[in-house]
Amino acid sequence: MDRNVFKIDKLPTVRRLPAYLHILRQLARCDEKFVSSAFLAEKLNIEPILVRKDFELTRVAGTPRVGYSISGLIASIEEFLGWGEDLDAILVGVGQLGASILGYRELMDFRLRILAGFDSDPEKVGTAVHGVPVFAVTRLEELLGRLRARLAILTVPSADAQNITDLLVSSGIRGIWNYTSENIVVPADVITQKEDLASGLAVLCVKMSRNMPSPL
Amino acid sequence: MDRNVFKIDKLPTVRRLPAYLHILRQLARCDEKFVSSAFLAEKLNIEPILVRKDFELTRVAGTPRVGYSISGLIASIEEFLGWGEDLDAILVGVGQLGASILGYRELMDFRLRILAGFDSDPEKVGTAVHGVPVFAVTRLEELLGRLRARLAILTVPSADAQNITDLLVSSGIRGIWNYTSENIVVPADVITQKEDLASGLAVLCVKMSRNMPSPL
DNA sequence: TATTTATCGATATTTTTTTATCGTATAGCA
DNA sequence: TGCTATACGATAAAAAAATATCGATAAATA
Ligand SMILES: NC(=O)c1ccc[n+]([C@@H]2O[C@H](COP(=O)([O-])OP(=O)(O)OC[C@H]3O[C@@H](n4cnc5c(N)ncnc54)[C@H](O)[C@@H]3O)[C@@H](O)[C@H]2O)c1
Ligand SMILES: NC(=O)c1ccc[n+]([C@@H]2O[C@H](COP(=O)([O-])OP(=O)(O)OC[C@H]3O[C@@H](n4cnc5c(N)ncnc54)[C@H](O)[C@@H]3O)[C@@H](O)[C@H]2O)c1
Repeated sequence: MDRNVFKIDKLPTVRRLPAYLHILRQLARCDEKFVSSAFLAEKLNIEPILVRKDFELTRVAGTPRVGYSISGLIASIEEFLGWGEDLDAILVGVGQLGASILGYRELMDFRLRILAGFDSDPEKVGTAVHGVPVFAVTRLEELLGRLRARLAILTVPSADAQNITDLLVSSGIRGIWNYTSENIVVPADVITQKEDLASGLAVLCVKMSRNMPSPL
Repeated sequence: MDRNVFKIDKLPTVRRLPAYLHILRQLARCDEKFVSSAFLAEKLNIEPILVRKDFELTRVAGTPRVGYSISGLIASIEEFLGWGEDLDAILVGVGQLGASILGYRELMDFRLRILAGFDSDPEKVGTAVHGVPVFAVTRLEELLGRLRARLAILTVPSADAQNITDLLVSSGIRGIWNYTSENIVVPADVITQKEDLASGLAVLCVKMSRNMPSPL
């Protein structure tokens, strides 16, 4: 199935890694040295055994009666995710959502560095949003030749998503973090990740309707 | 395991339902009447058989050589998710992200109606953001007594997440759509859904690092 | 030093999810 | 009407993920 070239296993584990990382960093800031699977499980509302299973991926060995080395885990998870060094990206569509992402401080935790924004609105071109310069989308190809970014955040209106995607791909972007509601089409060697708020809401709604006695 | 009171199965299916719904509505707008599992699978980059399995949940029967009734599927999925009627909600923390959600037009597709915003910033109280009135967070309990909303969208700074959660819970909120990076703690009968951007980025990063020959 | 206790980690089991197989139903068409 | 191609759907199989069991190890304590 060539559509699944980029299928990876242990995907649920990968999805949990950032959550572990977040807690581990908090602990590290409090000068904690070790943490148990039970502690992390409690925080994340999962089973301790699942935490230990996930940590097999990190190759960090825990010690009985003590737990895992926090710094060891952090280093290993960061390395696994490639979050040890800055991750250069651009953002296309500096609208409401785009601007809020540019101003999202905690994004630095993932070492994501947004080098430039691109927009079609002449009013926005030439300005800086939260310190990030905004360029005309027409200059995308030209500027991407100079920037090292291979990752793009897509926050244009859904109707423009495919057009801009095509432009991004032909300009050398290899990964697209897609916030639009469109299912964009890319060549086989380009990775996309769709951020779908609706699916989270769907889960919430189903859980609420299933287990709540009263309507909604 | 009482933490899993609200565990539901077929969760991956539930997560995909909004994506089906989105495409089905597009088709309906084009006056299409029927759709095949192969068509939807192609759009979503999944296998047709998975679409058919998912549709078992809708109890809509497809007809060979024709496919599924689009209107039937839409009605069934909406009913399943409870998206057939307006879903009243409030939003706490009318900052960058909060404001962008309030201005998110496509949110109406889920029939989510945000009745009010709440914020601690006196500058924001009394204003309207994208037509939604913003009240002081101190009036939350009082106003929730009058509003029918049982769902809250949480977009306050992460440091305030737990405090506000406690307030929401004691004010009668039963479901919290949590956009902060905190793992909030709630009583057993309250549902939370954490929207974690980091996990999407993690998946993207891992996919990119795994299958790209060149670094990043 | 022996005992107790917490916690890991190897292995096995169960559950859930995805994918495959193949018979069946139906629309279109000769 | 009978043939053919298409798409479903029941059943089975495979794969993946989560959970359980339990022995081993190391810290704390007596
Ligand atoms: N606002 C939200 O909370 C939210 C949430 C989830 C997803 N989204 C998605 O994010 C996208 C943007 O939503 P928004 O609310 O920020 O809309 P918006 O209209 O505020 O922002 C869109 C921006 O893209 C720019 N733009 C339009 N066409 C362009 C083009 N061809 N090239 C470059 N830039 C272009 C516009 O000038 C504008 O600045 C939509 O696809 C929406 O579905 C938004
Ligand atoms: N900006 C993003 O793109 C983004 C993305 C994902 C998650 N988040 C999360 O969303 C949250 C908000 O982020 P933001 O970028 O919008 O920050 P922000 O500072 O722009 O917005 C926070 C808002 O909450 C209000 N507030 C603060 N304390 C409050 C309280 N006790 N009660 C009520 N309101 C209060 C502030 O006045 C402000 O209006 C954070 O937890 C962040 O982690 C943001």
